Amino acid sequence: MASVLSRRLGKRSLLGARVSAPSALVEGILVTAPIPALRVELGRVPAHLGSYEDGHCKEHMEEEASFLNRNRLQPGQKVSIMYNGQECAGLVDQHNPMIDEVKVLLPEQGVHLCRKAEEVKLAEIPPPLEILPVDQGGLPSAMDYSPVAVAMDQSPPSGSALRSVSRNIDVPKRKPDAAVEMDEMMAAMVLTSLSCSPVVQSPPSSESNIPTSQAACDSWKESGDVSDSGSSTTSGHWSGGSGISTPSPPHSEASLKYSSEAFSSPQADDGFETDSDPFLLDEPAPRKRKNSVKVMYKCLWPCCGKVLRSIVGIKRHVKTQHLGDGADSDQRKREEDFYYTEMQVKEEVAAAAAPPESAPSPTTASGTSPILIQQAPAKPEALVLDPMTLESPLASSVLSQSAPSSFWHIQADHAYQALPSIQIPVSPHIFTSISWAAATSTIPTLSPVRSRSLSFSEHQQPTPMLKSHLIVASPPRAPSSTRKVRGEAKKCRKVYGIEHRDQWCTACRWKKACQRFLD
DNA sequence: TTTGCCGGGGG
DNA sequence: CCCCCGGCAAA
Repeated sequence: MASVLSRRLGKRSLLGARVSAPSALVEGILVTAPIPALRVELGRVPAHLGSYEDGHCKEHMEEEASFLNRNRLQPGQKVSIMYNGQECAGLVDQHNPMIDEVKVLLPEQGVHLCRKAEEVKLAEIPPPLEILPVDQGGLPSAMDYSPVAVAMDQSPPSGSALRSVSRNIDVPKRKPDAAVEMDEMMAAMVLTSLSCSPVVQSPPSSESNIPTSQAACDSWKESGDVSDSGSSTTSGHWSGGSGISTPSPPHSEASLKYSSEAFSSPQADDGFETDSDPFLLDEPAPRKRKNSVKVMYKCLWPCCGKVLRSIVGIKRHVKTQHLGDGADSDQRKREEDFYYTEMQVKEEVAAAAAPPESAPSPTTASGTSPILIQQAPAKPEALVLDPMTLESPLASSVLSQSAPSSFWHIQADHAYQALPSIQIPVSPHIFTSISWAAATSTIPTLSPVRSRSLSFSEHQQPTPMLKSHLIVASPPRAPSSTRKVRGEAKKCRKVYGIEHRDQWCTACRWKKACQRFLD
């Protein structure tokens, strides 16, 4: 089904095409493909970001450092690798995550070797390893620790794959019983933050996110393919997305890439815009006024929504209020990142008050940024529920640019209309507006397909606008009504038979309403 | 499943 | 326009 739809869509929209392809995601196979790409992307990211890291950024960098390190080998770290057929102890000289290669010094042999990261085993587990604990079907954590490649390469049995998600997200240790709930929460949170990503990308994002994301990227990509197979724990939902959830490293992935690439590239824009259009309709884009925007941080914890001006503040808030100011908070530290989102608040005072964000000049990011900005604030509400991230694998992997916005749609859709999971993969994404229509209209089937409805502006009783404000934009119609009732008269097809198609009236030949045997 | 035909795409 | 097709929904 999805495939069909997508195919069709493909014809019409780029978006559809891109999206649809991945829909195939058979875990493991397709999924993995995108990832390498990601890797590359990720690798690049830091470079781009370099410019951002001025002043205040640094602190966050440090803060995030440990996180980062988890995913790469550190110089001097003890490892063991195979050399001349035997396992030798060595020291990491340098790990290049970009190509996933590790330079290893073998003191005993007095040689330097370059090895793929996956070939390198950890001889000792570095301290910052907190993450892994929770689940673990069985792998020794040490193994896991080793670079991305490892996780990726072992096409994991679905089971383990699932797990990886949670693992990488740094879900805090939880008691067994609470585990499930937490997972879901996390999922939601992640999604939320993911959707936020655009925001991040936007100029002001600079602040802390960059480092974070970087780190996140690493870990995420690692988990990325793996997780796709399913959802960690919980319901089919989130898993159903099929790997969707995976690539969703909240801010990191998408946003980052975004920021770096999309920033300047026009392409990013259009991909993006396409997606977001529907929403924007609501509020005409023009509002972009850059200067007066201020960055705020909103707590995404369910039912909280606290807004603070500083990252530090919000982090603290999350930590203390929601995560519990645990001393064991090593992992928590990162986690807070998932629980807040950046948002831009226009300052009434036209005074182009010194934009709090410094680095990435907002000015440059013309068209796109404004949009993002807007979304940020809105999203939280819509998102809260979003049980699943679907799509993501494709989106993030293939075209990260459009991804973020897409997510939105999806989420929104789901949240409000509870589409049958089946159609989820494709439709909402592509035809956002359509699906709304379906949603709004009372039609039980919810078939998103009938785009017709949109164009047709037929007289329809105004559907009570229950949809989210996000959706408001396009006037949905009940799809049905006008379809010509099937005539009883004989039709060319019947009369001449399919073998004499040439004798049919043109309309029939064209699969249009028969002109010859009118009813 | 088959049939009728709408919405669309490509040329 | 012409022609064709994907798909939906009724039969």
